[in-house]
Amino acid sequence: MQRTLIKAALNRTTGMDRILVKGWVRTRRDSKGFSFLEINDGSCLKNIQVIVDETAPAFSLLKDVGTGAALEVAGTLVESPGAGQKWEIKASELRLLGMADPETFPLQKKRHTDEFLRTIAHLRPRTNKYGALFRIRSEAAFAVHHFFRDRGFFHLHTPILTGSDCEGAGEMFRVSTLPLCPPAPPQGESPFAEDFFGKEASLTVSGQLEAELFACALGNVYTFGPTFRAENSNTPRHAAEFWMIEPEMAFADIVDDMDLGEELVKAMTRHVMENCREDLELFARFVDKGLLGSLDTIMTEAYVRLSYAEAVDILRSSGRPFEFPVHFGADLQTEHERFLCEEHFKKPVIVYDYPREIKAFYMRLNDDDKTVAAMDLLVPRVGELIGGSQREERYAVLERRIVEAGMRLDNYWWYLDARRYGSVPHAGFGLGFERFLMMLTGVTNIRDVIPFPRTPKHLEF
RNA sequence: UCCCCGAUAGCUCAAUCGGCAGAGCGGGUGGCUGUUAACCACUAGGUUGCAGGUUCAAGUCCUGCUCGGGGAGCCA
Repeated sequence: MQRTLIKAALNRTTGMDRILVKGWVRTRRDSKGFSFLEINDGSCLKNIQVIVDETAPAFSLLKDVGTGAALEVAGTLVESPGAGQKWEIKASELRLLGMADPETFPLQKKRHTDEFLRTIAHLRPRTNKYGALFRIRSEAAFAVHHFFRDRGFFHLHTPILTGSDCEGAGEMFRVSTLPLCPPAPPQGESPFAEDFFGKEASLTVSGQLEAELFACALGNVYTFGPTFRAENSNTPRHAAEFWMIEPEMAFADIVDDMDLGEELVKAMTRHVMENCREDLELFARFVDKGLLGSLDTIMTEAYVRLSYAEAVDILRSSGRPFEFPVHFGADLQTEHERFLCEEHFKKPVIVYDYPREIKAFYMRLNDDDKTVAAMDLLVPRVGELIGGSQREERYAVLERRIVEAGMRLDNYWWYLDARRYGSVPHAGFGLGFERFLMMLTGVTNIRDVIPFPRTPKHLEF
C-alpha cells in the first residue's frame, strides 16, 4: 500500500478504508484500554491523531513507542469524535521503524528556547517552529525563481571558487590543497605556484561581477547561491555562509533597480503569505504578534525613497541624541537606519545616492561628482535587506575609480574589458535570503533561519 | 574585535544578608472507558560551566578561562 502524506490525509473530504502513514511520534497519551498517538511526517504543521485500541494487534508494540520514535501506521481514516481534529486514524497495524530512547531524546512536548535547539540543530527541524520555518524557506526560494522567470530573467550559476583576490565585499576564505606548512617557494615565486589553481583561490563573496557580464549578454539575469564572508562578525544578522539573490539588469538605471528590489520583496512576501499561511500563522502567534500586520504593510504600501542627503536632513532635524553624530559624508549607523524605518516612517525605506567615499568602486558616479548611484533597502527589525547600485559603465571613470580604491587594474582586466565593447547602463543588487526570512517570520537571529549556521568558531553539524 | 549581561537536575527556572540544593516540565512505575502541552499518585535524577582564591562556611564574594545572549563595527 502506498504511503499517504499527513497533509493529504488531513485535507480529505471523505474517510479511507485503508490508509498508511509514516512519521515521527510527537506525543502519546494513554488511557485505560486505548492510547492516542500524534504523528508528524513534516508534510505540514499539523499532526495526525492515531488511536490504538487495546484489542488491536498493534497494542503490544506501544511500550517501545515514545516521543521521537519513527512509526508506520496502517488503519482506517475516520472522522474524529473528539474535539480538535476532523480526522483520525484507527490503527490496525503498527510498525516501529526507529526507536527513540525516552531517557535521552532531548525534544519535549513543551516549548524549548532557540538557544537550546541550536545545540541540537540535527533534531530541531522536528519541532513545530523549525519545521514550519524550513517549509517556508523552501517556498520562499521557489518564489524567487517564480518571480524572475515571470519577468524574463535567466538563472545564472556563478562560480563559488574565485581567483579575484579582492571582490571588495569583505574578508574571504582561502581555498587550498597545499599542506599546512608547505616548503618555502623559490625566491621570487608565488607561494601559491604549487597550489591547485597555481594562484590564490577563495570562496566567493558575491557573484555580482560575473553576473554583470552575463547581464550584458542575456539581458536580465539573477544568481541565487551560497556566499561566504570571513568577517569576524558576531551579531544576530551575520553568518559566514549565507544565501544571496543577485539580479543584474542591462539597460537599467538606479530607479529600475529600486523598482525591482521593491517588487521582489513584495512578490516573495505575497507568495509565502498565499502558500504557507498555516506555517506563517505559527510565527504570528508565538514569535511576533504584529507579524501579519507588518507583512501587510510590506506587501501593500509604497516604500519610502529618499536620497542620502534627505536622510541626513531628517536625522539631523529629528532632535534625537544619536550616539554617532550625523553629517554628510559619514555612513549611516545602525541606530540611524533603525530610526528611519522603525520610528520615522514605520515601513521599508530605500536610501539612494550615497557619498562616493563610503561606497564600492563599481558604483556609478553621479553627475555631482560627489555621490554614487547606490541604494540600500532597509526594513524594520532586520535593517539592511538589499544593497545595490547602478554600475559604472564608463571605461575611463571605472578605471579611475579602481585606481583610487588602491586596487590593481590587471586583476580586473576582464571587468574593464566589458566596458570597451558595447558597454551599456546596467544595475543590480544583492538580497540576503536569510535576512528576508527573518523579516518574514519575525525570527530575530540569523542562526535560526538557516539549517546549519556557520559563524565564527562554529562549524558543527 | 570591543562593551554589557548570564551559566544551578535532561529542559525552563527559583534559592532572602555568605549558613540544610528546590519547583514545574520531561523520564520511570502504577491508576484512569475519547485524550488534546491529558489528568491523579508515587519515584529516580546535582562535580551549581571550568581552574584558582577569600572565609569557620561559597550556588552566592574575588581573579582568570570557556560557552551562551544582547549591543557596536564589518555587511546581505
